Amino acid sequence: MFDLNRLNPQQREAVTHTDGPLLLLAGAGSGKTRVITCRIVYLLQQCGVPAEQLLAVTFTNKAAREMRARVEEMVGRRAAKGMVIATFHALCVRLLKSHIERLGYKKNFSIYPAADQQRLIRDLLREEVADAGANDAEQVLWRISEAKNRLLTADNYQANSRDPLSCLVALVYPRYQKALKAFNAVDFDDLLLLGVHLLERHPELLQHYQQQFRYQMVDEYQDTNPVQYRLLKLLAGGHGNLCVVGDDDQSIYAWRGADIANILDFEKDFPGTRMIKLEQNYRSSGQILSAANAVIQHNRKRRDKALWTTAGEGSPVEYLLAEDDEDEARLVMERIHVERFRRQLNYGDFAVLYRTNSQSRAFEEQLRYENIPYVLIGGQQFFDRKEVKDVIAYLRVLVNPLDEVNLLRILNYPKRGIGETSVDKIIRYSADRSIALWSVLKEVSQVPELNERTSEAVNGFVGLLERYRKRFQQPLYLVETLRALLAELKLAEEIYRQEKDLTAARRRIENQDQVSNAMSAYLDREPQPSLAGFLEKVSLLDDERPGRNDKEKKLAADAVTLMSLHSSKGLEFPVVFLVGMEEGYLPHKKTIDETFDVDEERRLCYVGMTRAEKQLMLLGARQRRKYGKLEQREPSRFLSEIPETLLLRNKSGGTEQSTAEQQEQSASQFFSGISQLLEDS
DNA sequence: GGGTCACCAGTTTTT
DNA sequence: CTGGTGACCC
Repeated sequence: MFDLNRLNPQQREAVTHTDGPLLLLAGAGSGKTRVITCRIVYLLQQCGVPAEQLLAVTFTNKAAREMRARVEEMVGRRAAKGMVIATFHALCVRLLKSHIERLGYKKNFSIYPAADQQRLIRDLLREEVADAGANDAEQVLWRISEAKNRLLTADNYQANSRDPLSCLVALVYPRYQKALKAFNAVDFDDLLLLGVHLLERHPELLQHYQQQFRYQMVDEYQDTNPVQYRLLKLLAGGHGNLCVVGDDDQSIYAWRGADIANILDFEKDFPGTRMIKLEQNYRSSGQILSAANAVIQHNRKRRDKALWTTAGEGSPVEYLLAEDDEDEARLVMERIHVERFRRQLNYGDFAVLYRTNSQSRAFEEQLRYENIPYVLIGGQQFFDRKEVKDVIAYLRVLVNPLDEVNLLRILNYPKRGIGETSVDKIIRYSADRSIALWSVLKEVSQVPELNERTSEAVNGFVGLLERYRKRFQQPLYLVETLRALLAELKLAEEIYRQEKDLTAARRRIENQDQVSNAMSAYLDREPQPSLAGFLEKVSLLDDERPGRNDKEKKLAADAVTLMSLHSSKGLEFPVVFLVGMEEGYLPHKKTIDETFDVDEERRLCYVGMTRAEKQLMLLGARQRRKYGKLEQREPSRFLSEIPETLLLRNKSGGTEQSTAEQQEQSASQFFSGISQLLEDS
């Protein structure tokens, strides 16, 4: 149970407003998660809504997990059972698992991650343009994704004759979609788009889900794109019991299709909306909030609101101007030492936030030099690593033999004597006759021009897969079967052969073992496990891989956090260093040049500032090494948007370089003084 | 099939 | 300056 009286008036109103559309404008640190979970508990306990009728949608698995955990904490596991808390993508996978056959796919469809998509597009592109590179594929893919996010199907895509890339897209998009279907595969954007198609084309399904999910909630609503919006509009149609929570000031994903208009125009889209603003902040001290408010108020198109706190003024926001990037990192280290001692803090209480990941380098070097533990968030994802993808590719083909991208990936890996020319012949045979590649492999003796040895190798490969497909039917022995497969494939030996660096080789083998560990964790958690189920979790990145629980990990490691401003959304730290406060970085030059969207950069700055609880330090450099040459830098315009009274400008960093400069400065003052004297006399 | 070299581009990221 | 890609050669 929970006590309504422990909520502030706005929070209480949000929790008890149950029916009809509700827009919650939840400022940074306003206790948003608490309100959502309390509202769920209120619906369950006070209104007696059955758990199965509750739907909560988030953007990340982490958010979904946390929300479920907090609800379970309050009402118990049993009472929360049946409630659907999922990401947009996971929700759509659920819909598609049951009904995708109505759209012409099979139940065991594969979900293609970006790398697989790109590979497929690159191959298709090469059929059109001989010298198409990986870069072109990436751009085409980007456009296709953009189109899908805007509900534009391959049939409806219109090329713009003035835009050569769009012409290429118009050519490749339909072929790409056809290939995916032939491979019984969908990409991430399809999950949402097909989900929408399903509901649009099958009114009885739509009605079923509208009735099932009688109360719906969406977190981070400012990040929704047009497909997601359509999906919500469909699902909430009828009863309109949709509660969206978000903050237009924290909309920082326009570049991947998020439409801020969704939150700005919510009342128009859902007549009868009740709007509640949560402006009381429970995170940051007064001066930090005032400075952040001052910056964000320079945005024109926004819901008027301002965060306030009863926590007191706290420490002033500081601005430290460093000489160069190295000096910037040194200044941060210096302050970490000072504040850690002064405030009795741990390393884990500090975060360094930057606009681009490449900015992390100087800080990593300095932290290593000073022997300070740190965690770097971002960078290569576990399931993006080649050796991991190899293992996953086997599993995908075992579940869905039509998955050609992955079939080709493993056909001759590890090497089993099926060379490139043989593969080409097999592919041509398959394409000419429109027979699935897998079927060709099963009847490989039909393919002419293949020598005995190659045919035997193919038969061995097919036999291996069929053997393991059977073994993987036993859900209780998934891990054992996977280990046996890895052993039989001798992947470790293959890695040792390829990788000269012994440590690197061991690490890659370790990564492969982690797949079995992830599977084992999945088995522990899942009441009805299956290989397909495991792959689904992997595809949605909803995995249990070691190091996933970053909160625990961070506590154990007690390390300074380094991450991009984008990744920092939703987090908080006692002390935040917002670095690279320079024109070109924040706001980023590319954004200004290409989309002119300074407002989004300002929101990014705002997100960074509002991560800080006790102390916020803004840093920038006078000059910076970029692409090998030294560049003069200008302070960010956002700095001048903070009133002088709220910004403590800290001129001298106290490092050797700035001291040297000070000496130089006083020396020149001395000489000018002397010459003045001489002139006077 | 693997290794080397030249060339090019260089924000942000989840699912 | 880096890292990634593709062409070319052994």
